[in-house]
Amino acid sequence: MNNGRFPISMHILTLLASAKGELLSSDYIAGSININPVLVRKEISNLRNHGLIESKEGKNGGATLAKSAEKIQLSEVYHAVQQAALLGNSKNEPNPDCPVGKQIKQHLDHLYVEIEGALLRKLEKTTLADFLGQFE
Amino acid sequence: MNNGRFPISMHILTLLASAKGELLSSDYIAGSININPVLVRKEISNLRNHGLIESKEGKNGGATLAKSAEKIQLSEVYHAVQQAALLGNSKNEPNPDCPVGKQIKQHLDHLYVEIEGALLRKLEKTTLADFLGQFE
DNA sequence: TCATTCTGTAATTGTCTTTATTACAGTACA
DNA sequence: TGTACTGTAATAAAGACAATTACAGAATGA
Repeated sequence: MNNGRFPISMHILTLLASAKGELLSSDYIAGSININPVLVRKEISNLRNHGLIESKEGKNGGATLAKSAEKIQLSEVYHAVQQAALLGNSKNEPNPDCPVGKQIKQHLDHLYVEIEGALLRKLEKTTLADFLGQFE
Repeated sequence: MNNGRFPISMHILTLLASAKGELLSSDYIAGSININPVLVRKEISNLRNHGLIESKEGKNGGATLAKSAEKIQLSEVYHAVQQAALLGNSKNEPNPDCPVGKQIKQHLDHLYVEIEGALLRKLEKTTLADFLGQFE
Protein backbone atom coordinates (compact mmCIF):
# COMPACT_ATOMS: atom_id res chain seq x y z
CA MET A 1 0.00 0.00 0.00
CA ASN A 2 1.11 3.55 0.28
CA ASN A 3 0.71 6.17 2.94
CA GLY A 4 0.15 6.62 6.64
CA ARG A 5 -3.63 6.53 6.55
CA PHE A 6 -4.03 3.13 8.18
CA PRO A 7 -1.98 4.03 11.28
CA ILE A 8 -3.73 7.40 11.51
CA SER A 9 -7.16 5.81 11.39
CA MET A 10 -6.11 3.20 13.93
CA HIS A 11 -4.87 5.95 16.21
CA ILE A 12 -8.14 7.88 15.93
CA LEU A 13 -10.23 4.79 16.57
CA THR A 14 -8.11 3.70 19.51
CA LEU A 15 -8.48 7.10 21.14
CA LEU A 16 -12.24 7.03 20.61
CA ALA A 17 -12.47 3.51 22.00
CA SER A 18 -10.55 4.54 25.10
CA ALA A 19 -12.77 7.62 25.54
CA LYS A 20 -15.85 5.41 26.08
CA GLY A 21 -18.48 7.51 24.35
CA GLU A 22 -17.10 10.90 25.27
CA LEU A 23 -16.76 13.19 22.25
CA LEU A 24 -13.18 14.01 21.27
CA SER A 25 -12.31 17.08 19.21
CA SER A 26 -10.14 16.96 16.11
CA ASP A 27 -7.69 19.28 17.86
CA TYR A 28 -7.26 16.91 20.78
CA ILE A 29 -6.84 13.91 18.48
CA ALA A 30 -4.38 15.79 16.29
CA GLY A 31 -2.34 16.58 19.39
CA SER A 32 -2.01 12.90 20.23
CA ILE A 33 -1.08 11.83 16.70
CA ASN A 34 1.01 14.97 16.17
CA ILE A 35 -0.47 15.86 12.80
CA ASN A 36 -2.62 18.68 11.45
CA PRO A 37 -6.25 18.81 12.70
CA VAL A 38 -7.58 19.18 9.17
CA LEU A 39 -6.06 15.85 8.25
CA VAL A 40 -7.77 14.33 11.29
CA ARG A 41 -11.12 15.74 10.20
CA LYS A 42 -10.59 14.29 6.73
CA GLU A 43 -9.93 10.83 8.15
CA ILE A 44 -12.91 11.18 10.49
CA SER A 45 -15.02 12.07 7.48
CA ASN A 46 -13.81 8.95 5.71
CA LEU A 47 -14.37 6.68 8.71
CA ARG A 48 -17.83 8.17 9.13
CA ASN A 49 -18.66 7.38 5.50
CA HIS A 50 -17.70 3.80 6.28
CA GLY A 51 -19.97 3.63 9.31
CA LEU A 52 -17.28 3.39 11.96
CA ILE A 53 -17.55 6.84 13.51
CA GLU A 54 -20.21 9.40 14.30
CA SER A 55 -19.47 13.07 14.70
CA LYS A 56 -21.27 16.12 15.97
CA GLU A 57 -20.76 19.66 14.75
CA GLY A 58 -20.78 22.86 16.74
CA LYS A 59 -19.67 23.79 20.21
CA ASN A 60 -18.76 20.80 22.38
CA GLY A 61 -18.88 18.71 19.22
CA GLY A 62 -16.45 15.96 18.28
CA ALA A 63 -16.31 12.34 17.26
CA THR A 64 -17.22 9.02 18.85
CA LEU A 65 -17.45 5.40 17.75
CA ALA A 66 -20.57 4.49 15.77
CA LYS A 67 -20.62 1.02 17.35
CA SER A 68 -18.86 -0.73 20.18
CA ALA A 69 -15.16 -1.49 19.85
CA GLU A 70 -15.98 -5.20 20.12
CA LYS A 71 -17.91 -4.99 16.88
CA ILE A 72 -15.26 -3.19 14.85
CA GLN A 73 -13.00 -5.58 12.95
CA LEU A 74 -9.66 -4.25 11.83
CA SER A 75 -10.50 -5.47 8.34
CA GLU A 76 -13.13 -2.73 8.26
CA VAL A 77 -10.42 -0.17 8.95
CA TYR A 78 -8.33 -1.62 6.17
CA HIS A 79 -11.20 -1.38 3.71
CA ALA A 80 -11.93 2.17 4.78
CA VAL A 81 -8.44 3.44 3.98
CA GLN A 82 -7.38 1.07 1.22
CA GLN A 83 -7.11 2.72 -2.15
CA ALA A 84 -4.11 1.31 -4.03
CA ALA A 85 -3.03 -2.25 -4.74
CA LEU A 86 -1.42 -3.89 -1.71
CA LEU A 87 2.00 -4.37 -3.29
CA GLY A 88 1.71 -1.58 -5.84
CA ASN A 89 1.07 -1.31 -9.55
CA SER A 90 3.50 0.05 -12.07
CA LYS A 91 2.55 3.53 -13.14
CA ASN A 92 3.02 2.98 -16.86
CA GLU A 93 1.18 0.63 -19.15
CA PRO A 94 3.40 -2.35 -20.02
CA ASN A 95 4.15 -2.98 -23.67
CA PRO A 96 1.11 -4.73 -25.24
CA ASP A 97 3.32 -6.21 -27.97
CA CYS A 98 5.27 -8.23 -25.40
CA PRO A 99 3.70 -11.55 -24.38
CA VAL A 100 4.65 -10.92 -20.76
CA GLY A 101 3.82 -7.21 -20.71
CA LYS A 102 0.46 -7.91 -22.26
CA GLN A 103 -0.74 -10.18 -19.46
CA ILE A 104 1.25 -9.34 -16.37
CA LYS A 105 -1.19 -6.86 -14.90
CA GLN A 106 -3.96 -9.42 -14.90
CA HIS A 107 -1.81 -12.07 -13.23
CA LEU A 108 -0.44 -9.65 -10.65
CA ASP A 109 -3.99 -8.62 -9.81
CA HIS A 110 -4.87 -12.24 -9.29
CA LEU A 111 -1.89 -12.72 -6.99
CA TYR A 112 -2.92 -9.63 -5.05
CA VAL A 113 -6.41 -10.98 -4.48
CA GLU A 114 -4.91 -14.09 -2.92
CA ILE A 115 -2.48 -12.43 -0.58
CA GLU A 116 -4.91 -9.70 0.34
CA GLY A 117 -7.35 -12.44 1.28
CA ALA A 118 -4.79 -13.96 3.65
CA LEU A 119 -4.21 -10.56 5.19
CA LEU A 120 -7.90 -9.84 5.59
CA ARG A 121 -8.58 -13.12 7.33
CA LYS A 122 -6.03 -12.06 9.94
CA LEU A 123 -7.54 -8.60 10.30
CA GLU A 124 -11.06 -10.00 10.60
CA LYS A 125 -10.02 -11.95 13.64
CA THR A 126 -8.89 -8.85 15.52
CA THR A 127 -11.33 -6.27 16.84
CA LEU A 128 -10.65 -2.73 17.92
CA ALA A 129 -11.36 -3.89 21.47
CA ASP A 130 -8.65 -6.55 21.15
CA PHE A 131 -6.24 -3.92 19.94
CA LEU A 132 -7.09 -1.50 22.74
CA GLY A 133 -6.80 -4.33 25.26
CA GLN A 134 -3.06 -4.48 24.65
CA PHE A 135 -2.58 -1.01 26.09
CA GLU A 136 -1.64 -0.76 29.74
CA MET B 1 4.10 -0.84 1.26
CA ASN B 2 4.86 1.99 -1.05
CA ASN B 3 5.92 2.08 -4.63
CA GLY B 4 5.94 0.10 -7.80
CA ARG B 5 9.07 -1.87 -7.07
CA PHE B 6 7.37 -5.21 -6.42
CA PRO B 7 5.53 -5.27 -9.79
CA ILE B 8 8.68 -4.07 -11.57
CA SER B 9 10.78 -6.84 -10.03
CA MET B 10 8.10 -9.40 -10.82
CA HIS B 11 8.04 -8.21 -14.40
CA ILE B 12 11.81 -8.49 -14.72
CA LEU B 13 11.88 -11.95 -13.19
CA THR B 14 9.00 -13.17 -15.32
CA LEU B 15 10.74 -12.03 -18.47
CA LEU B 16 13.96 -13.76 -17.40
CA ALA B 17 12.10 -16.93 -16.54
CA SER B 18 10.43 -16.98 -19.93
CA ALA B 19 13.77 -16.36 -21.66
CA LYS B 20 15.12 -19.68 -20.36
CA GLY B 21 18.72 -18.74 -19.71
CA GLU B 22 19.12 -16.32 -22.59
CA LEU B 23 20.58 -12.98 -21.46
CA LEU B 24 18.19 -10.04 -21.71
CA SER B 25 19.41 -6.46 -21.90
CA SER B 26 18.10 -3.70 -19.66
CA ASP B 27 16.88 -1.86 -22.75
CA TYR B 28 14.79 -4.80 -23.86
CA ILE B 29 13.34 -5.29 -20.39
CA ALA B 30 12.64 -1.56 -20.04
CA GLY B 31 10.75 -1.70 -23.33
CA SER B 32 8.44 -4.40 -22.02
CA ILE B 33 7.76 -2.67 -18.69
CA ASN B 34 7.71 0.75 -20.33
CA ILE B 35 10.05 2.43 -17.89
CA ASN B 36 13.53 3.91 -18.01
CA PRO B 37 16.40 1.41 -18.53
CA VAL B 38 18.38 2.92 -15.65
CA LEU B 39 15.59 2.02 -13.28
CA VAL B 40 15.68 -1.53 -14.62
CA ARG B 41 19.41 -1.74 -14.01
CA LYS B 42 18.87 -0.52 -10.45
CA GLU B 43 16.29 -3.20 -9.77
CA ILE B 44 18.52 -5.81 -11.38
CA SER B 45 21.31 -4.67 -9.09
CA ASN B 46 19.02 -5.10 -6.10
CA LEU B 47 17.77 -8.52 -7.19
CA ARG B 48 21.36 -9.58 -7.82
CA ASN B 49 22.32 -8.53 -4.28
CA HIS B 50 19.53 -10.80 -3.07
CA GLY B 51 20.80 -13.75 -5.08
CA LEU B 52 17.92 -13.96 -7.53
CA ILE B 53 19.63 -12.72 -10.67
CA GLU B 54 23.02 -12.87 -12.32
CA SER B 55 24.20 -10.32 -14.83
CA LYS B 56 27.02 -9.98 -17.28
CA GLU B 57 28.65 -6.76 -18.40
CA GLY B 58 29.93 -5.82 -21.81
CA LYS B 59 28.77 -6.55 -25.32
CA ASN B 60 26.06 -9.22 -25.53
CA GLY B 61 25.72 -8.84 -21.78
CA GLY B 62 22.48 -8.82 -19.83
CA ALA B 63 20.68 -10.55 -17.01
CA THR B 64 19.46 -14.05 -16.29
CA LEU B 65 18.02 -15.94 -13.34
CA ALA B 66 20.54 -17.06 -10.71
CA LYS B 67 18.54 -20.22 -10.05
CA SER B 68 15.65 -22.02 -11.69
CA ALA B 69 12.21 -20.40 -11.55
CA GLU B 70 10.96 -23.41 -9.60
CA LYS B 71 13.28 -22.49 -6.76
CA ILE B 72 12.35 -18.82 -6.52
CA GLN B 73 9.59 -18.17 -4.02
CA LEU B 74 7.66 -14.94 -4.38
CA SER B 75 8.37 -14.25 -0.73
CA GLU B 76 12.01 -13.78 -1.76
CA VAL B 77 10.92 -11.10 -4.19
CA TYR B 78 8.91 -9.43 -1.46
CA HIS B 79 11.90 -9.41 0.88
CA ALA B 80 14.14 -8.05 -1.85
CA VAL B 81 12.01 -4.97 -2.45
CA GLN B 82 10.39 -4.47 0.95
CA GLN B 83 11.57 -1.40 2.77
CA ALA B 84 8.63 0.23 4.58
CA ALA B 85 5.98 -1.17 6.92
CA LEU B 86 3.26 -3.06 5.07
CA LEU B 87 0.41 -0.77 6.09
CA GLY B 88 2.53 2.31 6.70
CA ASN B 89 3.83 4.20 9.68
CA SER B 90 2.89 7.72 10.57
CA LYS B 91 5.69 10.11 9.72
CA ASN B 92 5.57 12.08 12.96
CA GLU B 93 6.24 10.85 16.46
CA PRO B 94 2.99 10.54 18.41
CA ASN B 95 2.61 12.55 21.60
CA PRO B 96 4.51 10.71 24.38
CA ASP B 97 2.32 12.39 27.03
CA CYS B 98 -0.77 10.64 25.69
CA PRO B 99 -1.35 7.08 26.96
CA VAL B 100 -2.41 5.98 23.50
CA GLY B 101 0.21 7.96 21.58
CA LYS B 102 2.93 6.62 23.83
CA GLN B 103 2.29 2.96 23.01
CA ILE B 104 0.56 2.80 19.67
CA LYS B 105 3.67 2.37 17.55
CA GLN B 106 4.66 -0.71 19.46
CA HIS B 107 1.22 -2.29 19.15
CA LEU B 108 0.91 -1.43 15.47
CA ASP B 109 4.30 -3.03 14.85
CA HIS B 110 3.09 -6.17 16.56
CA LEU B 111 -0.02 -6.21 14.40
CA TYR B 112 2.12 -5.75 11.30
CA VAL B 113 4.27 -8.74 12.20
CA GLU B 114 1.16 -10.90 12.34
CA ILE B 115 -0.42 -9.83 9.09
CA GLU B 116 2.88 -9.79 7.26
CA GLY B 117 3.37 -13.35 8.41
CA ALA B 118 0.05 -14.36 6.88
CA LEU B 119 1.02 -12.65 3.65
CA LEU B 120 4.43 -14.28 3.55
CA ARG B 121 3.04 -17.76 4.04
CA LYS B 122 0.97 -17.20 0.90
CA LEU B 123 3.94 -15.88 -1.06
CA GLU B 124 6.13 -18.77 0.05
CA LYS B 125 3.72 -21.20 -1.52
CA THR B 126 4.00 -19.61 -4.95
CA THR B 127 7.12 -19.91 -7.08
CA LEU B 128 8.14 -17.82 -10.03
CA ALA B 129 7.51 -20.90 -12.16
CA ASP B 130 3.92 -21.07 -10.85
CA PHE B 131 3.46 -17.44 -11.73
CA LEU B 132 4.90 -17.83 -15.22
CA GLY B 133 2.74 -20.92 -15.74
CA GLN B 134 -0.34 -18.74 -15.78
CA PHE B 135 0.77 -17.02 -18.97
CA GLU B 136 -0.52 -18.37 -22.24
C1' DT C 1 -29.57 37.07 20.15
C1' DC C 2 -24.94 36.55 19.58
C1' DA C 3 -20.20 35.37 20.84
C1' DT C 4 -17.85 31.11 21.15
C1' DT C 5 -16.31 26.67 19.89
C1' DC C 6 -16.53 23.25 17.19
C1' DT C 7 -16.97 20.51 12.35
C1' DG C 8 -16.70 20.26 7.20
C1' DT C 9 -14.45 21.25 3.20
C1' DA C 10 -11.98 23.69 -0.49
C1' DA C 11 -7.85 25.76 -2.10
C1' DT C 12 -3.11 26.52 -1.84
C1' DT C 13 1.47 25.78 -0.59
C1' DG C 14 5.33 23.19 1.00
C1' DT C 15 7.88 18.95 1.30
C1' DC C 16 9.14 14.46 0.36
C1' DT C 17 9.34 10.45 -2.63
C1' DT C 18 9.60 8.42 -6.92
C1' DT C 19 10.81 8.26 -11.66
C1' DA C 20 13.18 10.01 -15.70
C1' DT C 21 17.13 11.71 -17.73
C1' DT C 22 21.90 12.70 -18.60
C1' DA C 23 26.48 11.44 -18.30
C1' DC C 24 30.23 8.62 -18.27
C1' DA C 25 33.58 5.01 -16.64
C1' DG C 26 34.34 0.16 -17.14
C1' DT C 27 33.78 -4.48 -19.35
C1' DA C 28 33.38 -7.93 -22.95
C1' DC C 29 33.27 -9.22 -27.55
C1' DA C 30 34.25 -9.56 -32.49
C1' DT D 1 39.76 -0.97 -31.39
C1' DG D 2 34.98 0.16 -32.28
C1' DT D 3 30.63 -1.36 -30.58
C1' DA D 4 27.26 -2.74 -27.30
C1' DC D 5 26.45 -3.52 -23.12
C1' DT D 6 26.41 -2.86 -17.52
C1' DG D 7 27.00 -0.05 -13.27
C1' DT D 8 26.44 3.99 -10.93
C1' DA D 9 26.26 8.85 -9.72
C1' DA D 10 24.15 13.22 -10.17
C1' DT D 11 20.51 16.04 -11.45
C1' DA D 12 15.94 17.29 -12.89
C1' DA D 13 11.10 16.57 -13.43
C1' DA D 14 6.83 14.80 -11.84
C1' DG D 15 3.79 13.20 -8.57
C1' DA D 16 2.06 12.07 -3.99
C1' DC D 17 1.37 13.44 0.57
C1' DA D 18 0.87 16.57 4.41
C1' DA D 19 0.48 21.23 6.33
C1' DT D 20 -1.63 25.38 6.25
C1' DT D 21 -4.95 28.99 5.44
C1' DA D 22 -9.50 30.30 5.00
C1' DC D 23 -14.11 30.37 5.81
C1' DA D 24 -19.05 28.77 5.90
C1' DG D 25 -22.14 26.47 8.89
C1' DA D 26 -23.80 24.13 13.20
C1' DA D 27 -24.57 23.74 18.15
C1' DT D 28 -24.22 25.66 22.67
C1' DG D 29 -24.98 28.67 26.42
C1' DA D 30 -24.70 33.27 28.49
